[in-house]
Amino acid sequence: MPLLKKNKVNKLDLILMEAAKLFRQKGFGGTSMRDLAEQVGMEAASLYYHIGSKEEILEKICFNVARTYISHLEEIEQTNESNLEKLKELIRLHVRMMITNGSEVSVTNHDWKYLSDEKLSEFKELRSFYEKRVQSLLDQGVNEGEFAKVNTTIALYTLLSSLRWIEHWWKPQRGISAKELENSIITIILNGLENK
Amino acid sequence: MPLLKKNKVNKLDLILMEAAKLFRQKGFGGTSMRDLAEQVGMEAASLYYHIGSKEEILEKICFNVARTYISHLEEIEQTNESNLEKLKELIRLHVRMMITNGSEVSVTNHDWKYLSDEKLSEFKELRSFYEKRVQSLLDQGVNEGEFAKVNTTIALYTLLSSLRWIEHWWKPQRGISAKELENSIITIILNGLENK
DNA sequence: TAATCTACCTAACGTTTGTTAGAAAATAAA
DNA sequence: TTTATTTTCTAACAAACGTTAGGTAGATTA
Repeated sequence: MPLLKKNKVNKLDLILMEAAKLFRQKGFGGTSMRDLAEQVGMEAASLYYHIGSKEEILEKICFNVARTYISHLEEIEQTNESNLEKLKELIRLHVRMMITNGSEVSVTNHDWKYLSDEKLSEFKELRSFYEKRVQSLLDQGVNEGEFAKVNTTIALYTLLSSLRWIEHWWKPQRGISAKELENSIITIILNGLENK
Repeated sequence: MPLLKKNKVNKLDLILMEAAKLFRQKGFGGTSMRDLAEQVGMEAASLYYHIGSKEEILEKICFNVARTYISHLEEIEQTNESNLEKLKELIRLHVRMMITNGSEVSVTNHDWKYLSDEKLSEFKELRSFYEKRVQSLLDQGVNEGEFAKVNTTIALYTLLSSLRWIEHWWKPQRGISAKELENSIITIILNGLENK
C-alpha cells in the first residue's frame, strides 16, 4: 500500500521535472502535451492519470518554487544575524536555487503569466509578499546604517533581477563552483563595480 | 506614390506595435493571430497582406531591438570617454530602451526562444556579439584600474540582468523620472549596497 | 482462482491554430 | 467615369491542440 503510493508520487514528480525542462527550453505555449508525454515515455492521454490539466503542471511548478523561496526567506529572517549577513544569505539562497532547481525557477520566472486568472493573482500575491519582505530587510539595513542610503525599491529589483541570469549561463562544467559564484556575486552587489 | 508606401509602412508598424504589446502581456504562444487582428482592427486573414507569418512578426521585433542595442553600443565605444563613463552611458542606454520601447524589449528578452531554428541561431549570435563587446569594456576597465578586480563574466551578466527588471515595474505614473532612475541604478551598480 | 485496482493504451472529440484562395470594397490614377 | 491598384473581407483549409471515453494488461488483494 505505501509502496504504491510512492510509485505514483514518483511518476508525478518525473512528469513535473520533465515538464519544467521542456517549458524552460521551448516555453509553456511551445510545449505540447504530446511533447511532454514522449519525454516521460508514455502517451499524451496517459498523463491525465497523473495530472488534471496542462495548466495544473505549471501551477505546481510555480507554487512549489514560490513556497520554497518564501519558507527559506522566513528562516533567514528569524536568525539573529545582522541585516548585511541576512542579505548575503539571501543571495546565497537565490544562487543555490538557480543551480539546483534551474528549470523550475526559470519556468516560474518566465511562464507564470500563463496561469489562469485565479491562480495568476494568487501567484502575484505570493511574489509581492516575498518582495515586500526583502524590501523591508533592505529598509532596516539602510536605517541601521549597514546599507548605503539608496532607494530601496530600486535596490530591491536591481538585486532580485541581478540574481536571475544564472539560469542562462551557469553550467556545472564551466569550472566555477557554486561557492565561488556566490562569493563573486556577493562582492559585486555589496561593493559595486567601481574601484576605489 | 510615396504616400502609399508610407501608409503601408505605418500599418505594418502598427501591427508590430500591437503585437509587441500582446506578446508582452500574454506571451508569443498565448497570443493568436485573431487576438492581434482584433487589436489592430481587422480580420486575421488581412494581417497577411502586411506580414508573411506570425513568426516574422517576432523576428522583426527581436532583430530590431538587437540591432538598436548594438548600434548604440558602437556609438558609446567610439567616444573618447573613460571606461567608467562608457559604462554609465551603457546603463543609461538600457534604462532608456526599457522606458521608451518596453514592450519590444520585453518580448525580445522573453520570447526569442520561439524563433525558428535558423533565426534563433542568428539571434543568439547577435546577442553573444553584444555581450562580448560589453565584457571587453569591463575587461579594459579592470585592467586600467577603473573597475574593481572582479570576474568580468559574472559582472557582465549581473550587470545586464540587473537592468532587466525595469520593464516589470516602471510606469510613467510612479513619480520617478527616467533621469532619477538612471542615476539611482548607476549608483547602486557602481558603489554597491553596502555602506562604508 | 476470482475480484479489484493501478497504470497505461487506442481512438477520437471539439476547438483553436496559422494560413490560403478568391471575392469585394475602398482608394488612386487615367 | 472608367480602369487599375491597394487593402480588407468571407470562407475555409489542414494541422495541432488539450482533453475525454472506454478498453486492456498486469499486479495486488481476497
